[in-house]
Amino acid sequence: MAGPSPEDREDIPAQLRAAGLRVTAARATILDLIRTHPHSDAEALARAARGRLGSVSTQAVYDTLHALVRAGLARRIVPADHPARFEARIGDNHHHLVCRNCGRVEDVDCVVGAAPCLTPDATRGYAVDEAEVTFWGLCPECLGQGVTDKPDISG
Amino acid sequence: MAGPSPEDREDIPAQLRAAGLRVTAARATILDLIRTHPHSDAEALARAARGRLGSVSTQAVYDTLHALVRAGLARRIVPADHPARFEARIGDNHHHLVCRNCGRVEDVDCVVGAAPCLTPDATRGYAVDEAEVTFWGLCPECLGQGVTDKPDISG
DNA sequence: TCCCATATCTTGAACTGCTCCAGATTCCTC
DNA sequence: GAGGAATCTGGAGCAGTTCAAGATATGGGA
Repeated sequence: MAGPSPEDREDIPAQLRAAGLRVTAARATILDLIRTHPHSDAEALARAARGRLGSVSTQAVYDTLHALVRAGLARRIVPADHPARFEARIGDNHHHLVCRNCGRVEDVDCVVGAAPCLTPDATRGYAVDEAEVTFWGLCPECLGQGVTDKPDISG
Repeated sequence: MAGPSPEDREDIPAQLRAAGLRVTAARATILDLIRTHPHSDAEALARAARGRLGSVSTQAVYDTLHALVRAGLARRIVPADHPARFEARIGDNHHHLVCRNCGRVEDVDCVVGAAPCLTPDATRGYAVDEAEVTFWGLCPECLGQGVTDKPDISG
């Protein structure tokens, strides 16, 4: 799991343009933040973006995230009962390890192969394009704090 | 994929008691509805329950659903960007086929084995207890209507 | 280097799905 | 039956996200 290389970070304006998006401070900053802090949720990204830029509206953050996802520069993942999270590692069909307690997300390389890495026995007429695998459990920190089970159906 | 047998349906009061729940019309009705109409969301179940019983409060429906889930008689599944859905098929580690467009859900038998049916290469210190597999695609009806791609990041 | 069309951002309100609260009612156990 | 716990009702409240309309900034062409 390689982190973003310096080149990737420098290329951000070019990548935004290549994706047909105008380059604005908010967009460049948010894309960089998604790369350096993958699996952050919208609110964390908004807070971090404000730390760098001074002020960015919540709506601009959501707009930017939508635009990045639509352009294929970011991916949105939604663990059940947790706010949406964003990552820039796309196209490699990896999966996720999610903590039932705190919602922390980690990447896990695909155990099987390229997308869709699994195929159901019976597709029932569906045109399947993706098999999303989520491993649920407890992260080391929550284990260390003695959390032993899922808190309840919606935490 | 066997549907609920008549015996299962008759046994509902006994099953509720066995799970430590008192037997009420709303609970019995909702559990029956979950069995006969798996993957319904709370609102649909509420509507159906009202159709049978005359009136049931929204709160009663949510309470009952929570109680059933907590008691292990039902399972709550939350496809990204769709309201929670409930099913009574539990403990057999099956997976789901979800339509990106309309949110329809179908059961799919586990391709691999018993839970957790897959194991990540690196658990990163997590205590993994479940591998949830969701197959994303388009259902036959949406395909028939010419829907060709996911509508957008949140429908 | 300036201009214009329009993509993007701001502000403020609203929406969905769900939860919580307090009091009234119902049901299981003895 | 009686009593107390569990459950139901109705309404308010919340987080995360989206909608709407006007202001502002960006990028290609003159």
